[in-house]
Order: sequence, then C-alpha cells, then structure tokens
Amino acid sequence: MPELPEVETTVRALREPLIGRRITAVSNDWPRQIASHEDVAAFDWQIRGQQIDAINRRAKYLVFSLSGDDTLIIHLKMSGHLAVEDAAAPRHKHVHTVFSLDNGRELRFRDMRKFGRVYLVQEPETVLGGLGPEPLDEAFSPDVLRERLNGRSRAMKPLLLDQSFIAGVGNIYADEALFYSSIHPRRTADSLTQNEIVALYAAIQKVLTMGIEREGASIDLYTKPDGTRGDMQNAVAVFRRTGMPCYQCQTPINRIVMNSRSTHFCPQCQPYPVKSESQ
DNA sequence: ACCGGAGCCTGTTAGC
DNA sequence: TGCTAACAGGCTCCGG
Repeated sequence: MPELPEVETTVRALREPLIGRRITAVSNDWPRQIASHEDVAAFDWQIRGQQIDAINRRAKYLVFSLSGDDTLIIHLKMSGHLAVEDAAAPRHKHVHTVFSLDNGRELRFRDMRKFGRVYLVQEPETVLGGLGPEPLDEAFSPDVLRERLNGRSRAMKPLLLDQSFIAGVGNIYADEALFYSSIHPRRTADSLTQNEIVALYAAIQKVLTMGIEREGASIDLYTKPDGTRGDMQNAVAVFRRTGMPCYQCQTPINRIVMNSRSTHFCPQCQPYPVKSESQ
C-alpha cells in the first residue's frame, strides 16, 4: 500500500510520540515478520533498552536510529501500518509485532497481508544498499535522471517502479508522474526527448510533493498512524480512474497490465508513437 | 538487460 | 444468497 508520501507521512507522525522513548521489550506472534533474526528472543535481547534517537525515511523504509548504534528498519509493503497506542488499549487483530515503550505505550506493527518486514542491523546499508536516488533530494536533478535513463531500453512504467532506478515511487505515483509528463507507460527509456526528461523530473517532484502535502492516498487500506485518512486519493488524475474522463481532454482513462501491475493512462494526452498500423 | 510468472498473505469485490 | 475468481498501493526469485 504505502509509497514514498505515505511512508513520509507515517514517519512525521511517529516522531513526536517516539523520539526519546526507550524500548523495553518486543513481542511477536509471526516470526517471519522479523527478517533480520532467526528468533524473536534474540531480536528482543538486542533491542531492549535502546532509546529511539531519530526517525527518518529512505525510499519506502522507515529508519529508526537507536542509542545503541543499531538501526531499526521497517518496510510496510502492501498493508503495513504503525501506530503508538496505550498498552491497555485493545489491539487490532492483525498486529504482529509490539515494541513496548518506557511510558506505558506501545509501537504496534499491524499488517493484514504479512508482507511487511522488520530489521535490526548495525549497518543500515545491508538493507538499504541497493536503492536508487531519493527523488526529493537536492542531489536528484534532471541531469541525474537523464544519465540513469541513458542507454536503457526498458519501458518507463516498470523502470519507475524499480527501486534501484529511483527510490520510493510506487504504482500510484508512477502512473501519475507519467500522466503529468505526457509519457505513455510503454515508452522506452531511450526514446525520451530532452524535454520529456525534464517534464518527467518535474512531474515526479510534483506528484510526490502533492502526496506528502495531502498526507498520502487512502485508496484501499492506508491510513495515517492515528487512523485518519490522507487526501491524495481526491487528487489523482489517472490512478484507478479507468473509463472516467481525463480531466484535461475528457477521453476515457485506459487501464492496461504491465509486469503484472495495473497501469492507468490517458490515450490522448499520453500518445504511443505509431510504428506501423498497430499501436 | 529485460520480461513474465510464481510466490509471499489476507481480505474485498465483481461476476455468475 | 453463495461460490469463485480476480484483484490489491511491494518486492524477490527463477527461467528464458
């Protein structure tokens, strides 16, 4: 479920209740969720007593810097959700890992589909090492994007979803960015013009920034840590708008499947270059 | 390098 | 109403 804006929103909401808190214990009823350790006891033993010094985001990962020089890393995958709640408050049925805190509250990791993962590592790069550039970092520029596209024959939609190409973009924001840059999702990387590359860069910035400002897209399961919904679902141009009129030209939005992911675009605003008679 | 398919999970929805 | 299949915002592995 969550992409860069949803994870960023979660990080921002968790800082106030968590920074400066000490983790006193961990419990878990789905051991596979803890990816870095064979058994929960070892994980609990290692994290116990460490204070949360900082919370940041890298791609779609939440990164907690701990006082013992360990790093706690969490990926929400499709259905993960983090919340800080009173230990006495009822637990949602899909909570599988609970971090007890020194103030009577708990950080609870709930995940209906059980794809989400927790890592406790000394070297964050062991988990985060393969990721591409952060799209909202100052270091990311149209020139960087052009260099990374150079010489690649891959279609743009799967390329934007590739976390080693660019970090944090998922299915919603990939479709939205291609719409705002008027690029058909099947266009190949090496077919983009200079103007299109600049437009794509601007569109990526635009949709991710909008997503953060609107605190994420609550289309299916995603909510903020406090359970309230984001607002980005009300501002999508193409994602899951199949058959509905394009806001720019009224043409019905198309849905196709690429690499097993649904892909939405406006066939009028994002034309595919005609090679022969077929398209 | 790139694509497609299977797999990991549970729940909701569309279609018969 | 009830069953079944398709689908879901992520990502990895494997074979071709």
